[in-house]
Order: sequence, then C-alpha cells, then structure tokens
Amino acid sequence: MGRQPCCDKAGLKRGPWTIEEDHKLMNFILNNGIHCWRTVPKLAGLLRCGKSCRLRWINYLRPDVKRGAFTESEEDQIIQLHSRLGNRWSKIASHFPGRTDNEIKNHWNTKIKKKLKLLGLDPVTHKPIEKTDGNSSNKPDDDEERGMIPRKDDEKPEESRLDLDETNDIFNNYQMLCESFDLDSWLNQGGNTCSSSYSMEESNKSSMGETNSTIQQESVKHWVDSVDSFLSWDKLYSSDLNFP
DNA sequence: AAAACGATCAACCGCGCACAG
DNA sequence: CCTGTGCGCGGTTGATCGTTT
Repeated sequence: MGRQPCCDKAGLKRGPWTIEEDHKLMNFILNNGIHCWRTVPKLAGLLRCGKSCRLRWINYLRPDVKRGAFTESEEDQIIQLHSRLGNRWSKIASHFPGRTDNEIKNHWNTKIKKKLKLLGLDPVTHKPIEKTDGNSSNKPDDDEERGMIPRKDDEKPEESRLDLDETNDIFNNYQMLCESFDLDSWLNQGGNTCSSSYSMEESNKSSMGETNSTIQQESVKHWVDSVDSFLSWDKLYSSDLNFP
C-alpha cells in the first residue's frame, strides 16, 4: 500500500528558509510550543510541511542549538562514539548538548572521515586499513561507503558493535596516530570555514557538568548572539520571549 | 578575470517505528 | 491483530562559497 505523503506537497514552499519564515516559526513555537508538527505550519501561517518546520527548528532555530566549529575533544568523542554506535547520529548527538545529528553527520562525512583515512583507519570499522595487493577484498571508496548503509542490527543494544575495551584500544590507536602527525595544521590549511560567535571554551562547558539551567541560560544567550547576526530582532512580532 | 573544481552544509526524501483507534 | 498517522532517523542532494588553475 502506498504511503501517504507527509503533507500535501501542492503549493508548499521548498528550499532555503527566509528570515520571515524563520520569524514566523520561531514566534509560533515560542508562544505556543509544539504539539503536532503537522499543524504547526498551518497555525504559524507557513507554506511549509510539518517535517520541514521540524527540521528547521531542530537544526537551526532551537534556542539551545550550538553553532560553530567542533573542538578537537568533541571530534575525539564523536570518533569514540561512532566506533561504538555506528551511524546512529541521533544517539551520538545526544552526547553533545546543543549539537544536532545533522551537524554531526555532516562533520563526520566532510571532515572526520578524511581525517581517519589519512591516519590509515577505516572510518567504518575504525580499524587500520589493510593494505592488500589491490584485489577485490580491499574495498574501494564506493564500497567503503557501503558501510554507511543502514544496518539491520538496530535491534542490537547500544554499544554492541564493539566492546568497550576494543573501542578504547581503537581510540588509543587513533590518539597515538594523531600525536605523531600534525593533523590540525593539515586540516587547517584551508582555514576554518565555520564562523561562529560561539567559542570553543563555551562549547566545552556544556559537557563538563554545569547545571542545566546555567547551560540553558548560556545557550539562550549564545543563541541570541548568533541569531542576531542574521535576524533583525526588532522585527520580531512580540518581545515576550520567555525562556524557562 | 573567469572557469573548473572541491568542500561544506541546509534541506529533502523515504523508510521504519510507535502508537492510537 | 490490522491499519492509518505522525514523528524521528539516516542517507542523499544540490546550492553556495572558497580555492585552484
């Protein structure tokens, strides 16, 4: 049976969000909360599907979303978690307050994978890539990507892919390799393209055991700071943005 | 100066799960 | 149970920007 589309696509806007749309969505959610994503666009006066609104909110407009470059420790943690969890980005993201699964996934695919390959580690298995005589057993890049194909082992409990000892071994190997290679200078040759008002120090705080409320306040402050650069705040319809 | 190429990331798509009726 | 619905997730796409030739 054909699955119904998530929304009636006819007449719905797609593509990049405009500032006005952001304003509408933000105002609506801040004033009304989220009860049903399907109804959000209609009630907020947006010609978007609920899914699109949800994504925009989660990945961009959410007050606690942390933007900016990943710190080295964050990257290390991502690698460690990925070796245990695989491509379960949402689970990985849950270890990084304010980071979104999309952001982590993008960072993995564009930066960390290359980093690991450069170190001679297989980004899928996290084990050293075996050099073979070019026969079919040594998978080319395309096949390597196959590792990203959704596994059917989702029913396996978390951390079942590799046991912790093995994970730590792999991670230690990775760290040793990093120490012997000036990766950062290599990676930063092109400069860091992520510009953000969010400092590295701040980004570490949230995972260092600060109280939730402090983190929230910080997050909101940073959100205001960062969003301010692209949103004209005095154009917001209402000023009663009462964050908890 | 401009074309070609590569990197990045926001957004979309489709599948699967959970849950209600 | 079965079916429909909504949501969340992971993979992929494509626009945009920066770099190289």
